[in-house]
Amino acid sequence: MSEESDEKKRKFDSQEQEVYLSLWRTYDRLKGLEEELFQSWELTSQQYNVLRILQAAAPRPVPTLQISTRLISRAPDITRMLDRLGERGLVGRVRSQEDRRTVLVEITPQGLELLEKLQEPVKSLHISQVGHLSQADRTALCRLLQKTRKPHEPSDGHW
Amino acid sequence: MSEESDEKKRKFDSQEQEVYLSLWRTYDRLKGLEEELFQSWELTSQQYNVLRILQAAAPRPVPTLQISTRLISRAPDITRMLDRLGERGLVGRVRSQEDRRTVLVEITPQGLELLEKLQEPVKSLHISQVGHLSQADRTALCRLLQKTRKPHEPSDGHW
DNA sequence: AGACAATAGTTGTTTAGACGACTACTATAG
DNA sequence: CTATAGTAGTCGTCTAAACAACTATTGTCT
Repeated sequence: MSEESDEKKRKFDSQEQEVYLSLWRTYDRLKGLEEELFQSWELTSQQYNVLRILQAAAPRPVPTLQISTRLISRAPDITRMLDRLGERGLVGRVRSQEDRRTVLVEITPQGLELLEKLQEPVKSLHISQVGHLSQADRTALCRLLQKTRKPHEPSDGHW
Repeated sequence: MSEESDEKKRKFDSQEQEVYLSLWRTYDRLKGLEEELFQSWELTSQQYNVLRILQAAAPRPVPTLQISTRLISRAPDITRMLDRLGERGLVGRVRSQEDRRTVLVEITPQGLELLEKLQEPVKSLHISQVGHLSQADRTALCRLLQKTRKPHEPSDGHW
């Protein structure tokens, strides 16, 4: 997070900082493209992630907190996120009979339909984001990213 | 963004997607550590980034929009961000005489003092984030991240 | 069986990101 | 010189992240 007034003189406090800030910046630039795409469908990336999780689980419903653990980024307000998806008819919710604390969530046919429509645009998005890298670079990057986050992942994580 | 109900069966739609989601996930995990640190100082990473930009420019003040262009992540509400920093006495603002549309921002002695206090904790943070990587891995990762974001950077960008 | 701890989800509230409209000012064209 | 376009920052407003308190339910212990 060091920005010099003289831009010829970019300097980081440490290499570790350089790594982290590069990561932040790179993600931020790519995220912008994603947001642009999802915006035209009135979706956020978190909502899309939820729908994909439910799609993968279909036809089985998923408990609310289990969705949370599977999300890429934590969602402290999962209840209202699901409220909003529910209001659009993209997900359905029902309280479990086995454990009445638990709410089971499933994707609706309307939700599946939306994902179907988004399939190609999302595929194109990712290509526009990182398609310029060679396959070797992509592989190496994935490996390094995985190595980077590994100590920071929960032990029972899905990543 | 594909999460399988059967976690043994992680599958991405494409390698490009895998890259992007790895990036998102990795950043998110590391960001969590950063937020934890800054929280105890009642700062956000964006605010810290602003302070660092101003520190680097000191004693010269920086026009508001120039701060924006130098931030790692865009700040659509820079005005109010600076309001909040100003209320804490960390930055000062004055309208430029040369061009009265422009507000010049500078870091206060109090702001510099805060950055001084944060220097060691921030250094330790970055080490805890990525210190487990070898130097070669860190170098490679930086190179790949730079390559990844390059087509997505503004042409007059600072990155 | 009852008491208490743990769990799942919900709700109240605050905060900051984000968009777009607005005000004031400067630059440019005729 | 005047009118208009462009620029810088501010303000109104909406949305979702985020924390913490709360309610209801289940699990555990005695």
